[in-house]
Amino acid sequence: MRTTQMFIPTLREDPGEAEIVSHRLMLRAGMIRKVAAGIYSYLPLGLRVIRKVEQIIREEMNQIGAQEVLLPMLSPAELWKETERWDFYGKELMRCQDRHDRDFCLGPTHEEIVTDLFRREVRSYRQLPVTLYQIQTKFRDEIRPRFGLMRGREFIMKDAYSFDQNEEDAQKSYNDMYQAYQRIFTRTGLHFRAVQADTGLIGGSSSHEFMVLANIGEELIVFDPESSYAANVERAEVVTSPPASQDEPYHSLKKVNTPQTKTVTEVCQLLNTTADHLVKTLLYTTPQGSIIAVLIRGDHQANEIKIQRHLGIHDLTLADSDSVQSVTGAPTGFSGPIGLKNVQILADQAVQHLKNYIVGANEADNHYINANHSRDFNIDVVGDFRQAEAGDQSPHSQAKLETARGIEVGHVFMLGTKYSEKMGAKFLDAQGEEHCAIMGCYGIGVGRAAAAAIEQNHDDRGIIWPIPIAPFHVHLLPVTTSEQVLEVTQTLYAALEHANVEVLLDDRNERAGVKFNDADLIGAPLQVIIGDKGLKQGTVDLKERKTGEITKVIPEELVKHVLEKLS
RNA sequence: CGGGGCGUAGCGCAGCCCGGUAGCGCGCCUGCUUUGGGAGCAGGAUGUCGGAGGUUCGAAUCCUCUCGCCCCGACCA
Repeated sequence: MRTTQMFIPTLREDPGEAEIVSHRLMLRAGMIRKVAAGIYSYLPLGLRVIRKVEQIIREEMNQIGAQEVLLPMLSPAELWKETERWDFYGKELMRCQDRHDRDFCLGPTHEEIVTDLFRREVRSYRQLPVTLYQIQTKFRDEIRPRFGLMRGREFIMKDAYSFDQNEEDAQKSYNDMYQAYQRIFTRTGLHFRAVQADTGLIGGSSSHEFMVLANIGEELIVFDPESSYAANVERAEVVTSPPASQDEPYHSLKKVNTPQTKTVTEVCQLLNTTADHLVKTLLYTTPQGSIIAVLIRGDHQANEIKIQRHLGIHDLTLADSDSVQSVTGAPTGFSGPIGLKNVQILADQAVQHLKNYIVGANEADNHYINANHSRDFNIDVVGDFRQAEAGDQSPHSQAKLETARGIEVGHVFMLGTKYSEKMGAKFLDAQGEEHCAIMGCYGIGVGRAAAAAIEQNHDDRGIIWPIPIAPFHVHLLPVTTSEQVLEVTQTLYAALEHANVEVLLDDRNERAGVKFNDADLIGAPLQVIIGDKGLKQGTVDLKERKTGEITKVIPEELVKHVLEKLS
């Protein structure tokens, strides 16, 4: 392609709206433009990268026997009501109506559609297994879209769905997909890590996320430096070590005056103790309007996802101050489990091992010291309700867990029969008995993967594309305008195209500096600089974007050198 | 939804506090020169100052409302 014939509006300056590297560079390199918050147009250069990523995904999906389909973006409310996700998905679902006022939504994911397709067409175990995938625009009305393609309201996603006749086959489908994902992200040149994950709104039993490690990542993961264990903190299990000594006698409960102490830190300061001797009582409102209490050790953070999973609900919110006042009779900051009526009490497992701890007294400006469960109040449920953190004991070795930030570029779920049961997706086995298909679902954020690649591959001059997803392999830069330069440029351009190298020729009437800067910004892995200076010696410069290393080659051998470097 | 910030030429910004005929840099157009890391000279075009209402002789500037965008948080495959 020639630059003068391609729409590549590069920007000299950083757009004010972009905060993170990938967003900034995509805008500056003329790959994308914003239409509204979280909604972008893909320009020719950006689309080329997207197509490269898609192609890698297609090849690996086809390789494991998945078949490409294209499902509608617009889907009728009825299907979503069958699975109850019409209500459950909440505000994130982009809803609309047709001229007859029938409800529709723009698909945020396609379990309903694909399961409906399956139940209409598949009758026999002989038709299994089947895995379908598509690459398509998805819609999610995110509460806060941000960072360009990283979190959009409209974005391109590859989603796949597997249907199997038994657990064993389903596990194989899941594993095949897991392996395919490993190959896909390796081929796209990403440094990533597969971690255990929460199943969220999609639901299901087991799940892994593929995380690209990057500091701007929105996900926090914990990993064990000495084993392969890694998990999203949303999900990471916490193991409690048994208490060092059980001998400490129970002291008697005592109310102490603690004025002006709203936080754990303030209470500890006043009572001259540390946060691990305090138990905070968090009050939550359930979607049904009832209040539950969760007891967490003072130095720990509650993990609302774990609590929600235990309760089997989705919309858990911290109780507002009015609710706290009416349930405890005290302002926020003084809630405690003792004397709470008609409130289910959940306790993190760490609390179970504590003795003689501090809790709020449900009375303004007062706490209890030497509180003990079973004696002073009853815990209804003990469980793992806190957030894992760096320094926690690894569940799989003697090591301490460490944390890192990641960008979620892929997610695989074992769904089981969650959707096939609700929607009646059944088949007959060899004995003529009816079973629900066992499903898996698998997603990849295409644009997000491209953005993640930039986060991991750039310098202060611009993007440094990994070869497999580069929009062009070679950027041809004639830097002077002599006839000889133009002639050699034409010859090399034709020769590279003939060799199926994807080449961008900067044929603009610009000065060398402008061309160099744009080439570095756009980030093709190789640059070929053709100028009178070099041609006097009979050579052109072959420059690697990544290292800056320049090889002087004679024009006749350029194609050979390029092919070597690209292989 | 809570907190913070921002909407002025295609892009980046100044002007606003203290009201008086809208500016700078880059880009864009024309011509000449120049051409190995964002050229020089000369000439030129470009604005409902996000929108609506109000105060005022007069509003980019002050007041009210509203829309949009960005960041933090809550939230989220």
